[in-house]
Amino acid sequence: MLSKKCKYAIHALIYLTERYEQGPVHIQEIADKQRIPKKFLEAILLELRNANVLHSKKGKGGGYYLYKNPEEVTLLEIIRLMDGAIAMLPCVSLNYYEPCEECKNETTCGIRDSFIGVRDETLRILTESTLAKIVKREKILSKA
Amino acid sequence: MLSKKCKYAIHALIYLTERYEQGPVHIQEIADKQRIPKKFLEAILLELRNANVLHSKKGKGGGYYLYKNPEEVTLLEIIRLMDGAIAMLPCVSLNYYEPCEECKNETTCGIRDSFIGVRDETLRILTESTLAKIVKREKILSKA
DNA sequence: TAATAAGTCTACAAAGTTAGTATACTAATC
DNA sequence: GATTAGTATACTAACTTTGTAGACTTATTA
Repeated sequence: MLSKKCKYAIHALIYLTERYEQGPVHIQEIADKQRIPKKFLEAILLELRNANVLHSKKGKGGGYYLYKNPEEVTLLEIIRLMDGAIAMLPCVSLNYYEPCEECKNETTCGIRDSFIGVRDETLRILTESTLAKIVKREKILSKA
Repeated sequence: MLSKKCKYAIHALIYLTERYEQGPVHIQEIADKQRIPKKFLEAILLELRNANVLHSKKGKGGGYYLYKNPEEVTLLEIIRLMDGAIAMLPCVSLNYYEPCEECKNETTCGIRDSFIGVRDETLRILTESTLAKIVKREKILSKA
């Protein structure tokens, strides 16, 4: 399951995608509209900023705005930033690899193959899911 | 990520698969061989027993044994029993559905589709992964 | 250039989950 | 009826997640 933090991040980014290239958006506005505790949201946006997904502007009229192109920001990237590994086992994680404590011998482990399969399919789908596509989909769905 | 509990369960079940139809195996033996804290293992095996995956025999010469056919016990079943939902969002879970708090309107939510895709692929792979296949794979790998 | 708006940073606290332990009880076998 | 081994309940410790508080920095604009 995704953490709340991660879900908040996705919703905040969708909100900012809808205002892409329309200047900075004040944290308080995002917090209010998306019902996210402001202080918690601050920490989230800061991480996204440090990862160069967002940029910010200080002072009056400041706020956060999407820096990357929404067609290039994927759910994969967001989830990895917020929640870490995608894989269900540390020993099959590409970005957060660690040997399994429980496993005696990784090369003869019969479990790994299944989880490598799950990982690859998950990566494939989450890589295809960009902010641009999500927002587009929401527009279509809300018209129907 | 799978919990330790779930990984312990998988390893214990693989161990019991290797002794399928060879009579009950004492908890202590499983705990020793798989390096699982005995008391923790007890709770795990009990859950698997209540789900009819295992049966137990009390008294001297007692222990746990695989009740279901190892070709019918899937990773999907084990993970659901130990860790619960497979899906990354509660609102796309088949067995543990709950509406997303963060979501204003499920029918117009552009995020769900991606996670439905992830869920379906994950279910497919985990359903194919039976204890019998895993043990067979381990034998092949350890000979190579 | 001072007032103010708004992001940054550090530290903390409460709540929830996971992992593991202790103890007493029950049932089956020899 | 002594012993072996599973059953059940309750507890504890550690860790993670979620959320809060407050002081600080930077940029704008009057």
